[in-house]
Amino acid sequence: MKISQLSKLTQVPNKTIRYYEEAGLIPLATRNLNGYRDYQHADIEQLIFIRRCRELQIPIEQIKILIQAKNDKKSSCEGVGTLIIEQLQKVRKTITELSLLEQTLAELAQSCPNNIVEECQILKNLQQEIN
Amino acid sequence: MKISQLSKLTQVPNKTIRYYEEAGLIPLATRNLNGYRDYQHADIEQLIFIRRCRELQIPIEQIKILIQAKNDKKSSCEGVGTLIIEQLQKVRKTITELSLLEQTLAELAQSCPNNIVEECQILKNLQQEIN
DNA sequence: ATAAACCTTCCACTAACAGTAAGGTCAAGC
DNA sequence: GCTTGACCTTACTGTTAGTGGAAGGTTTAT
Repeated sequence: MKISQLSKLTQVPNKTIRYYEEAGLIPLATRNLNGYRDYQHADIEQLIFIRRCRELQIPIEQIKILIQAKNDKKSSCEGVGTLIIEQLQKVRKTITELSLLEQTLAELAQSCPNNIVEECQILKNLQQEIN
Repeated sequence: MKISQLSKLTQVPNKTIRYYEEAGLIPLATRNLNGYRDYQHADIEQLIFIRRCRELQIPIEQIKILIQAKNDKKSSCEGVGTLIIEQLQKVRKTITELSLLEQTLAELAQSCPNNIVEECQILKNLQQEIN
């Protein structure tokens, strides 16, 4: 199957598929006589796996590790669990930070009573150090 | 004052100050005879303003707009409020998305009962389409 | 005189793609 | 046989907000 077919089946754009190949996430595609990339059924599953990981915001370098674990059938998958937990912690940290940010922005948004720049409390607040 | 002094007073790294100059966030610095950048007191306030905006994750292009509004004393600051509210909405949207992500990752993290790759439920879940 | 602590510019790198250009290939229709 | 449109290819650039490093000039202290 050609790249556009694979793209349709996996919802991964052509460009991104080529990028993943170059990045070493998927093996170098075999080529037809005309030089077109030729994909097999197994490539569909591989790409869906990668897409799922990306949806979970797992970085490409980490996905490589997961793929390696997946292919090494007999190894322990301890690392896999650890990786997911680390990702979870990263996401939680970001949520915490953004929640603080949200509060600051919300307060700021409410702080301009009239509409003249000279008296704009938003701009004045932005001028101040926090601590 | 020289760039390192300004950096200390504002907590903005030297490199970043030069970058802001090149990006057009701060005016081209006047130079001493030796070619060193020479800063005034007003530059401190300007940089603190910018740093505060960046802490609120306001993009540089938007900060330019805020600076322009700040300098145009008689104009309405309606745009300023709008910009903050838009930023707030962006942050809220990201928080929502990350919360979904957090849940998925948390479920995933709990789904591997033993430690053998062949039976690893995490890897199997990652293999599946969501919808 | 020389070493350290500054300062300068310029170039490369980051993550994960997306956009565009320039060109080759293939199948259908006239 | 020729053209048109839909594919495919590589290669280069741009995105965001900086950071790191090289190579070299200046200032200050010892």
